[in-house]
Amino acid sequence: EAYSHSDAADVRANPDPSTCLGVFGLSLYTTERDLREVFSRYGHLAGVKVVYDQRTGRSRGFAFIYFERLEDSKEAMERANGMELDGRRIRVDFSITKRPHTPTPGIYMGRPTHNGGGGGGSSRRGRDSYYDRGGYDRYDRYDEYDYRYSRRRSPSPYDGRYRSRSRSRSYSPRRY
DNA sequence: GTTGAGCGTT
Repeated sequence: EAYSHSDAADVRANPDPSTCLGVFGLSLYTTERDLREVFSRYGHLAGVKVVYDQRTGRSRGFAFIYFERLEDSKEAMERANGMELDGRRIRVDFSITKRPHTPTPGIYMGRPTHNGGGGGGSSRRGRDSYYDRGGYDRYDRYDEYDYRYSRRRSPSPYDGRYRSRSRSRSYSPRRY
């Protein structure tokens, strides 16, 4: 079958290997340093990014882990997928996106309707094509995403170790 | 300490 690898659902189910991992199903209380602690175990990290809700400031329950070496990210993906962290079974996959979306400017970026002419316009119509979204545009159906990946390996060396619920109880700034 | 599906500009 001449199957296109650019099919949206396929991209989601089978992301290409990348140094960027997406981690999903996180506890709201899992922080970037928690993730760094866990993932640095597999190699040098180039960055860790928890995605927060812009309004509430709370974690959206997923994050991105950047490795420096592809071998390490592969290893981490294999081993950390299905791991329990802060009481949640996390899913780890190669990220299909590599970086945040470019914010929309909120202003007109086209050229003027009159006298636009040749030289001056800084119009950038092709902006959107720069978005690194891995070639999918629709979110059609992927509720069957990858349960087969859920058993890639045994849930890891972290059996009881990272259930520290004692963390957030430290600071309770008393008000007078 | 909402318990959740989820691929992104703190």
